[in-house]
Amino acid sequence: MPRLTIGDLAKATGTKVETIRYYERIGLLPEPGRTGSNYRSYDEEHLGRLSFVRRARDLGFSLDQVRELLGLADQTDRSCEAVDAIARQHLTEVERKIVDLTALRDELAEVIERCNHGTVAECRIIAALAPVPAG
Amino acid sequence: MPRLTIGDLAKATGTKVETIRYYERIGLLPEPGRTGSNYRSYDEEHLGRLSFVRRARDLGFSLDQVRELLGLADQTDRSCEAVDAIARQHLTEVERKIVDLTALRDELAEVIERCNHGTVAECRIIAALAPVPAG
DNA sequence: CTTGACCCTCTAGTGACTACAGGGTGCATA
DNA sequence: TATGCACCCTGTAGTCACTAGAGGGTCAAG
Ligand SMILES: [Zn+2]
Ligand SMILES: [Zn+2]
Ligand SMILES: [Zn+2]
Ligand SMILES: [Zn+2]
Repeated sequence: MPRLTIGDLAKATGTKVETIRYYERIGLLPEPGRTGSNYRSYDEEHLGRLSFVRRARDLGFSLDQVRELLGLADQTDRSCEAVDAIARQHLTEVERKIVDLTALRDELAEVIERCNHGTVAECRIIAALAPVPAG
Repeated sequence: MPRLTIGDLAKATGTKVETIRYYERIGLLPEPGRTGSNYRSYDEEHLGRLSFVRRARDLGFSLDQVRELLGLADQTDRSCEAVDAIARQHLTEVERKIVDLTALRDELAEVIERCNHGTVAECRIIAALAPVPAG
């Protein structure tokens, strides 16, 4: 069972060293052992846990959600209902964001479309932002 | 020309009082005059400027972009090229975000789909997060 | 024996607010 | 006149998920 430095762990998971220390500080990762010179010393289990965190983060889960998911993942013989619930809730949030951003994109595109590249005074983009344009 | 309190301005623009003070603090809004009892006192021009800021924020522009847009909006006889550039760049960012979120949504939906509601040990959602699931 | 890459802790910065704490002001009402 | 309440003030600290830096210690190679 090979021991890993924080740098090894960072490389293996595509995480910055500072981020790993941050995860430890907020209690998302367990405190690892230390070498004689006070270096953090990790094993395969730490690697697995950090990979889990990173994968969940890549899927857009918040750190609080990740924390819950980690806790649930350890209780292997319970029903996965709670896991489902977290994932579905997150999916709903993502879908809502897409709807919002799409509406935003359409509005932005429309505003930009109307610009006829004259002076700022005539600019429809500025007009779209200014309330009750003088006149 | 009626004078407005910060609360009036907040109500008129749908902004929180604290946010207006924050905008003033970071130099996005000019410091207004004060009454004898040191209350901020605004006029129609302040109202217009804050409305501009809020509208631009609603369209997703960053405060730095809003600052630039405000600066440009005052130079009425210049070409609106720079305004266009900011708006188009923002549109591009929004479009990229939509693409990213859509990919994320698909991946999430796929992961959730595969769950067959058993124990955590069997859960495909957890499996999708865990690296090299034991076995 | 020095260079450079790594490691350590602690603090502060990011964006765009938001939420107090601890006070002052202005107006209506009992 | 007192008192309550809504509003205003300043200043600081918290949010989220990191990221960057200061100021130092450790280790292997040349
Ligand atoms: Zn144009
Ligand atoms: Zn234009
Ligand atoms: Zn399920
Ligand atoms: Zn499941």
